[in-house]
Amino acid sequence: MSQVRVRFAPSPTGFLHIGGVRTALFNWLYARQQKGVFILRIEDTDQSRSTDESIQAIVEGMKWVGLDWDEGPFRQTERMDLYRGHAMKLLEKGCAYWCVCKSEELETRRKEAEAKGLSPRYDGRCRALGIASPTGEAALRFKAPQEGQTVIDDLIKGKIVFDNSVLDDLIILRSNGYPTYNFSVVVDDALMNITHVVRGDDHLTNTPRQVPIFEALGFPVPRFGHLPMILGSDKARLSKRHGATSIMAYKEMGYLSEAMVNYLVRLGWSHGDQEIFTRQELIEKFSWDHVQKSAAVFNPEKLLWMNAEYIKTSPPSRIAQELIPLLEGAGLKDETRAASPDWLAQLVVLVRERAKTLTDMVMWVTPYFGQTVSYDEESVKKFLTPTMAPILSKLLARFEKFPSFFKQEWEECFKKLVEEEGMKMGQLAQPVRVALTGRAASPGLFEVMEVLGRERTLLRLRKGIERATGA
RNA sequence: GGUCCCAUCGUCUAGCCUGGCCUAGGACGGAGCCCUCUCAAGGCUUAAACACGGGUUCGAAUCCCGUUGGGACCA
Repeated sequence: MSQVRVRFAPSPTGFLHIGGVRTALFNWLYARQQKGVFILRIEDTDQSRSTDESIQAIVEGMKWVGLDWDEGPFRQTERMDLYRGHAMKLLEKGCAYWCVCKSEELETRRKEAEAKGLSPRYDGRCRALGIASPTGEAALRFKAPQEGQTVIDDLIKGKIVFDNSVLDDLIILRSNGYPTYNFSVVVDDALMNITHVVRGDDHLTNTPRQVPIFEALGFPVPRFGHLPMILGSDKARLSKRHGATSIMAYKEMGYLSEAMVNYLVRLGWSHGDQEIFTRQELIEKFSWDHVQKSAAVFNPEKLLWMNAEYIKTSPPSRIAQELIPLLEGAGLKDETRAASPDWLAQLVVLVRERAKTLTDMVMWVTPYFGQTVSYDEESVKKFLTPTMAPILSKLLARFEKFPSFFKQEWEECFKKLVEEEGMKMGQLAQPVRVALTGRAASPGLFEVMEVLGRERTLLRLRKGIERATGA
């Protein structure tokens, strides 16, 4: 068996969306598993809608999710001569013919056919004419087979049979000299020696139109695989109104690319009951026969869960690295730069169980920067009350006697005071929590003190007492 | 309209090819309980599905036929 060559061929008409990433991902996984080649090809023949910014966005998105390509990016607009050359070859071989039908004529004939209950395809008027060299406007049409069947053994859907009698003589070169989509794809896939064409199943009915072109051109026909679509919660095709569809929007919302990849690959593919996969496992375990045949609904809640899983289990130093730019962007530039990598990692461990995204984490982590905190007024009102001031002072006095912070020691000291005062743990813990973090919800109190260190813990306790007494 | 594709809990899915191990398993989300200094995390428990109808068979989620319902493409 020759080397596997697959491709991802997006149109640069906007950002890289989630569905595109998943298609690319399946191709990439297969290429890596088979030690094959993954090619990036930009289908920009529709010049009215294609932009360079979109190409940049595609490249940026692919890089973020770590889908590296071995060849390309190729641009179809740079390959126009190839399409024209091969179109002429088909003409010479007698597999194509010039068509001088005007588009208005075609439209009226199509409507007539429809009215008679016939299929609205091209009636083949110019096929018999055999125009050698047309004067004026002419499009080149492919002589599609009119009898027999085209059979596709799809990697995902299995055997699919199409009657050739339904095939149109489709235009391969427009009168303006530009190739049509179906033609340029075939020429590229053939010339790039693509062995497996894997794309969205919205292309399924294009396939029997393309196969005869491969054959007419004298190229081997690749294997095909058609991936089911991704749907929104209302079962309609995923679009903007279902929320973010751009892959980079998820980066901005604080998602980890590994979580994104893991979620997307599980959307339509499975390996038993396993949910979490390392990239290496994905490469090893991926297989076409476990790709689902039916469309899948994109579930943001499960994605969120998966992101939280990755936040909890990734090395803290790695999460800290991801967090740094976000912290700097959140107005903590100087503080972040002053912090040591170890302390940052310690912070990540402190809050990672409660952050589902990196943006979440920024919020959780903010109170531990700087000497003092800003208080949440609700919480102050509820817990930092004047009646609490004396006992907080007592606690402060005892803590001050310790020359340095030892978690176990301080915790024992704290609990002893609670007991002496006949209080419940929570009665003292909450006011202290607000003093230290400014909020009523935080990680464990003594873990917080550990991250803060002796000096800042004492300082914040003092400030808290001042607030409680109303100073 | 024509052609093609698809159909297991609300969602992602296992099981289907190679019928019995399925009183249908896992995950997300939901509900409840436990743990607990708050918020989480975690643990345990729980509700929830084989689209429908016919066959084939001792036996069907699994094989066959049909119906219904979704979707894609062609315009």
